[in-house]
Amino acid sequence: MVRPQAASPSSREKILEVAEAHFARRGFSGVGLRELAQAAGLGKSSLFHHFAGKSQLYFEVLERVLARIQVRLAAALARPGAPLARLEGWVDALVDALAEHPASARLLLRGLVEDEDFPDEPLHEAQRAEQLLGEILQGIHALLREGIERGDFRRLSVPDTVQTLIGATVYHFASGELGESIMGGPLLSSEAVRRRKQELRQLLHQGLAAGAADPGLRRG
Amino acid sequence: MVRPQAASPSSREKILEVAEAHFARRGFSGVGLRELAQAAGLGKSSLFHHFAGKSQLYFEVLERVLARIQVRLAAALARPGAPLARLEGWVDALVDALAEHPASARLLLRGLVEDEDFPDEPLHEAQRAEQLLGEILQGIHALLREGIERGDFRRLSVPDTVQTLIGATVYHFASGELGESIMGGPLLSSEAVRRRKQELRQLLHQGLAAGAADPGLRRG
DNA sequence: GTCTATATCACGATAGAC
DNA sequence: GTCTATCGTGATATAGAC
Repeated sequence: MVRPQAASPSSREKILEVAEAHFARRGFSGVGLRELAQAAGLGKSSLFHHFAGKSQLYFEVLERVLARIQVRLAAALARPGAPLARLEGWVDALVDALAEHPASARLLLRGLVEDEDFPDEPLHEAQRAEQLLGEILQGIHALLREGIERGDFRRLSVPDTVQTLIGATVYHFASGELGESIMGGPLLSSEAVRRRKQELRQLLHQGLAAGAADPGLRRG
Repeated sequence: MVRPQAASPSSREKILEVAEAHFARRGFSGVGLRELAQAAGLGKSSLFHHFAGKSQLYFEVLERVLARIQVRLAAALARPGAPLARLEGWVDALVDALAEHPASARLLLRGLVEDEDFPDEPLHEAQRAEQLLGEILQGIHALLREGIERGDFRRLSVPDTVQTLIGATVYHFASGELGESIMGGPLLSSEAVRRRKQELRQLLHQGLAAGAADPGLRRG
């Protein structure tokens, strides 16, 4: 790998930066390389010097976002504590990661749900992105199972709960204009982010706890 | 207005039908009118006899989906009962609506998050779709507020809870391959749908209820 | 109402000068 | 590494025969 340079971003990094924003807003097929190059301050053909094609650029963007998030989530899971506390740390870390980089949530929601047929055969970048996603999912999956086995959580459906967690975080921060209309204000202000974390914490604390159905199994 | 004809679907209805599936899978910019016409069993130019253009067709599809859902949700809200019971009925109705028509959730998720710049000025179909969405949101908003005022729900943030409900339903059924990978099976089997409803019911029953111990305000 | 052209334009990608 | 010029294709949309 060539050394990172913090001072002035290379063209390559500039392209990745603007591509992230554009793909997040318009999706893969909605973005033209022409506008993308223009936004990066380059001619259209210069993109092909840095990336093999549109698909490769797209997956490299996706990989960057997933890597950024995976690091934070793994760190949150590695902290000591009971499953519920670690789950709340995991959610907080995910919310922070999504809120900090406004394009992330939309890009993820698109990338995960989208169903383009990419012309080229399995790109290396796509495989790496899928691997990162797998690590994220495996981590939260294991945590939920641990919480159930310890009796801290009720006997919830782990996959359903994972889906609910994704929806409550990724969808929320990807919801754009609709979300702001529902919330009656910005999604990304520090106050809105703080309130979101607090609301999720309460919902999960009450909603996942082992309750009347499993009396006596609660532990401190 | 010309009256609908139930017997054999008109070309117009056939187009709407296949357009719904295509737009759901590929998004607005990902769908070409050529493939769309072919899937409907028509020549490409025939589409323009029934619809003014691609944008109008898209919004008419969106409007149909929203109308279908809005009717069910309004009916669920109109049933008598306590707020929690009516909320559970609302969620069940939404899940049923999304599960019954597989393209709906994806189309909605795209339509709500997507941010295309549609060339034409405010289309009538787009305004109608927005109005239906507004009615849906207003209904669930009022229900949550009523539950809080009656003391059935804790003092939750109504907008945050609306967002969570959307994420837990629309995202889930829009999650496609990723969702099936997480769930370890189909999203739309009657068993999966039943379990999803049951899980959401438990989460909301415990998570929104008033009177539980306060989880404590951690700083952050 | 459906069709066969066709117009016009943007797309991704390439070639090659500098 | 960036540029201009261009290729080939497919996009939306239109014109007009039947």
